[in-house]
Amino acid sequence: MPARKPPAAPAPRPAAGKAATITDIARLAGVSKKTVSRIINHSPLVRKGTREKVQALMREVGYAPDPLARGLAFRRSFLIGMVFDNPTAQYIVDMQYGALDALRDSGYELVVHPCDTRSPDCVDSVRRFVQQQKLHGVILVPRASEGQALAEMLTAINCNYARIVPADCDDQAGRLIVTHDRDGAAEVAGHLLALGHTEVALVTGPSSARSAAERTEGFLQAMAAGGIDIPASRIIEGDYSFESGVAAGETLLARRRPTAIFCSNDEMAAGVYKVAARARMNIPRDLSVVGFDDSPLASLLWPSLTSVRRHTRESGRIAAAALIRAESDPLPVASVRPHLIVRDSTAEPLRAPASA
Amino acid sequence: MPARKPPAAPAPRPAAGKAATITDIARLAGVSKKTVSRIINHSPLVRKGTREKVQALMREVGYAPDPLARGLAFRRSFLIGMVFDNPTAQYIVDMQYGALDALRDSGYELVVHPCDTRSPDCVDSVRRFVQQQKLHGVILVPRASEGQALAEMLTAINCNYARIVPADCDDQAGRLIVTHDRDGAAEVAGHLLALGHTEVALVTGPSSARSAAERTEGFLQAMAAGGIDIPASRIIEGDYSFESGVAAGETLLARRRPTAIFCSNDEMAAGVYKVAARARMNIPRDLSVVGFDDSPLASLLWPSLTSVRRHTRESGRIAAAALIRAESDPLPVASVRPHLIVRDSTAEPLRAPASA
DNA sequence: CTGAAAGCGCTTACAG
DNA sequence: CTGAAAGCGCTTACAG
Repeated sequence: MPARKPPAAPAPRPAAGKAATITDIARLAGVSKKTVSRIINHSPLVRKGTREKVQALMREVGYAPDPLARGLAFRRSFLIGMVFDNPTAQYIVDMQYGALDALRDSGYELVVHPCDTRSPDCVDSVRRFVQQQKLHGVILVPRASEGQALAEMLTAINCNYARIVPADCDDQAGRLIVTHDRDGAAEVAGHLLALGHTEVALVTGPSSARSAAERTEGFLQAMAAGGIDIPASRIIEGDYSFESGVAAGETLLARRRPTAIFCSNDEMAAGVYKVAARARMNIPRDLSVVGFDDSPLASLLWPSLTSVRRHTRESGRIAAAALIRAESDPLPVASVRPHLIVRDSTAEPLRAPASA
Repeated sequence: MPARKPPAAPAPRPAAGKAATITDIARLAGVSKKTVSRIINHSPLVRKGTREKVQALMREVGYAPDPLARGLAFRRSFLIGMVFDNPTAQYIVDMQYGALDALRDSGYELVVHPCDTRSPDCVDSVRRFVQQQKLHGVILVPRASEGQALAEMLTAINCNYARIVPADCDDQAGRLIVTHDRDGAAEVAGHLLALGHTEVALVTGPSSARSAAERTEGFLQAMAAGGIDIPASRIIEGDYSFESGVAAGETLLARRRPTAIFCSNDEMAAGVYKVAARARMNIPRDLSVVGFDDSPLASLLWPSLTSVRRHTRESGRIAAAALIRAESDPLPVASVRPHLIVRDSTAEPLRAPASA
């Protein structure tokens, strides 16, 4: 190499205001852009000494590759989309925090995309979102994860995705994070059986929701296994809303009263609380109530609500981690199991069982 | 132009699988890429006929410009960041929905970024986020919007931002969306005065939060204007948590009891509810309670809670809209005013005033 | 009003 | 293990 003039300034660093680019790093390190690129992308085809020298330089300069330029060259962005369909606020936020746990310092960012699954152009809307932004991957949150339409569309356009689902389902293309809602409901049944309840009622979620079906089946089967068959008159379909909990509570408490009511989510349990309060019933003495979600509400109600905790943040973390790991990763399905949190809304029944 | 071979296929459309690019559109329309670019960017320097022809073609082909390529060329992405610091879940979600309302079909997307304002590297973390992603703009949500550190950093790196703030503050560089928490608290005072309450207590938020200070001042000033000076013993500082509401309720109801308690958010009001229930007090007969936020909780509690509605979604919408509009827009500050929702937790005091 | 050239900061495909 | 050339899909700066 021909001798250069001794530099007056301490080497040609990138200009003050502007961020360093791969060209700056290459020049400063005395290697080609391609070598720097290999290091950015963790290619093994770089000598150790070269790698370490360049990495030290990148750290010193505070270099970070431009995701826009990388995305353009890769034909794929560094964005993970989260698609959800209006569940409760706490659930969405927990899921976001979980995904962000996995994405932190990874160079990926989380883009949120609510949608209305019932709307006919939901699939088209998500497709446009994914294709236009060239998303790296998509997390499908219940209830957007239910039904196969979105998953099939994502498969068709070759987009990675992870689905949080209440129960295992058929999916050849995406990752599944199964939350086993059925097990949580069965645990509720076990708790009520252990307390000695025989006069038990159930407020379900909307039959269109897979989670609702799972909770219903898990609960009824476990009760039946414990020798209690719940009559149809004590099974009321709600829609996960507070109001539907109120309505169900009014119906159930107007008849021969059960000693315990399992509500398929906390909001509906709050509705039952309201009816019980108006009827001057004491929870848990006159009535045991159980919810599902372990939302903040569960601790805020009085008495505090026995409920099923879902580990939502953990589900979100696993989903996001699966999307940013190597595609050849060998874990198509993960399990996150719920568990019962016993609080003050459940106790032994006061009244003797009506039969026997 | 020299004669071309008659095309066997109906013109050289972009290949089946791949999305059309600006080059395809230019070729198909018989104009230069630059002209298409002008149309994408709404430049007036295009003849109307040309514009309409090209727009029709873009629609027909389903062309949408690649945000990665545009971002690289513009040195700025089409992403709006939302920075928040752990307020309640419903508040975050409402804010996100609001921002998304404004961003829908705009080509911009929303990237969420929680941060811990108390952490010393919060500012650095947000700076890295903004610079690495070359964000188009940032929405600062309370409490991340309080304090000048983040705003000053964003100004320094020349990043557009909009701040949702509880009260007007000094800010030369960003947009302000002022929620006037003070007015909401004053309205609560007016409501309690109108009902005839004179024995009134206040549970404040943490003194470090601007929203808490605003609500406290608004409430105390309006009560004073109505002739009621609240003694210091009836002003308890909470931290917006349920537990702090319980603690405040226990303190307040152990002394000479007030006939009304204004809690600076709904969660703390739920804490007071719990204490009242344990003490077998009837709300609102024995005690009126008012919250702030009008969260879903307000409707779920029994009796339903009188509270202040904040129009959070609207705030988020205005903030996002301000960021994607022309920079020369003449509206540095917008106002979103809260208003009181009267429900079942407030009534006239039962007892005669202690003093005449 | 319109366009040809160069460039944004990376990566792929190829060559050594 | 390393690099020079071409390209990803746009825009800027310049010229007409």
